[in-house]
Amino acid sequence: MNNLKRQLIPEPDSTRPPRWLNNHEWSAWLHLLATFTLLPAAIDSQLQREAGMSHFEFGVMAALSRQPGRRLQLKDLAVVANGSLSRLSHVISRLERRGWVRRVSGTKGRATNAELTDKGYRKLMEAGPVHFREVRRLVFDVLTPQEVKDLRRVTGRLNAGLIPETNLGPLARRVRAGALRQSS
Amino acid sequence: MNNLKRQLIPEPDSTRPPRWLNNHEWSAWLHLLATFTLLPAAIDSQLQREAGMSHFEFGVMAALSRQPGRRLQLKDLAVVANGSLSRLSHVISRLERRGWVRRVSGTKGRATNAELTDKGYRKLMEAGPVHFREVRRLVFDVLTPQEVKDLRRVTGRLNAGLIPETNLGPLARRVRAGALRQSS
DNA sequence: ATTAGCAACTTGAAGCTTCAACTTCAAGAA
DNA sequence: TTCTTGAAGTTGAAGCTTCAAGTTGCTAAT
Repeated sequence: MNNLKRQLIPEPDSTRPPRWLNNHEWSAWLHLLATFTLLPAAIDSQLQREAGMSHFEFGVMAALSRQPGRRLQLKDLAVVANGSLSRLSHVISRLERRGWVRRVSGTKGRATNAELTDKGYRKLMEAGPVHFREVRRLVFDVLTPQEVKDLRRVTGRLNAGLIPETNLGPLARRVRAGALRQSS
Repeated sequence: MNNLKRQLIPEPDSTRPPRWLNNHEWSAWLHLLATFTLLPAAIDSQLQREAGMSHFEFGVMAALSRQPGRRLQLKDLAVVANGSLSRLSHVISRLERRGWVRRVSGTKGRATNAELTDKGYRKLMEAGPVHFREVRRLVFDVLTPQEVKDLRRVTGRLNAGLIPETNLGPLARRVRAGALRQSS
């Protein structure tokens, strides 16, 4: 299976560049890289084909569907969806055009809320099973329960490092900080 | 830490949509999702800022640098880089414009090889340490050796399922099959 | 010796994301 | 009050990726 990599990326020698990581790390990194390239691509394209939406759009709508009133302020939605405010703004515009979400301007400050419409909700309910069947097939069916636990642990550790410093647009740091403060 | 998620995504009740996955899976999925959204974004933006190239471009050049003659046919490069041929073709054009790679038409069939130039090699040598310092900081410094092993195992399993069926452009399946055949 | 079919690209358009700049609103300082 | 600052969004342009539709060069039938 990994003969491919072995053949196409031969061991370095004096005339070739150094490896920058030790063997264990290098191997883990190659695998991780492949996973986070291939998995999102697979999920995205399936959802696009069978439900006509991207995975990010799905995530946004799913997050809304779980909120009371099916609405949430954009800055919070950005945090939940792991995206920048700018990206979100564009996405909400697209979803609005399709009639799945509408903007409702909030009361305080410049707040804008995104609200899932009934049409959007129906669409989401239709897409959900399709999507999660695929997630199950690609992820949970191939892993043992122990591996799922390991996965959760390791990704949890990684996120703990990533979240506090990720710059999802210049605002995210403050946003995350604020959201954490009010929720603790 | 996860209070955030807990607050912003409350438990479902009768009026809210079902969860589609069980608790363990759901939690693992949320974490995995965050990781493969945040980690590539972090890596990409750092590499872009400090070396003026995307992570994908880095990967392509790094793969070339390890080949004899620092060159490789595009279809094989596509496999190594986990990208579609089309994407690769565009990327190679960009890298050519910057003088880091050149196209060399191969001998058989319609083969085209990409070859890393000296300038590209120097650039890569400059970017490598910068990049891998960040990888180490974000990934390997936060994980224990055991967790690195787990990560490698789990991603290995996932890839085994993903690789054979991933449709990286309509050609990838055949490409992968071919590449595997000739290397086994 | 044609011709059909496939493999390996290339290309242009459409769609998404990022980036930087700009607008608006709310508070607090002066 | 007026000024300043910062938070929350919006927007347009630039850059990348994907998708579909070409090319072009083998190879295997007929």
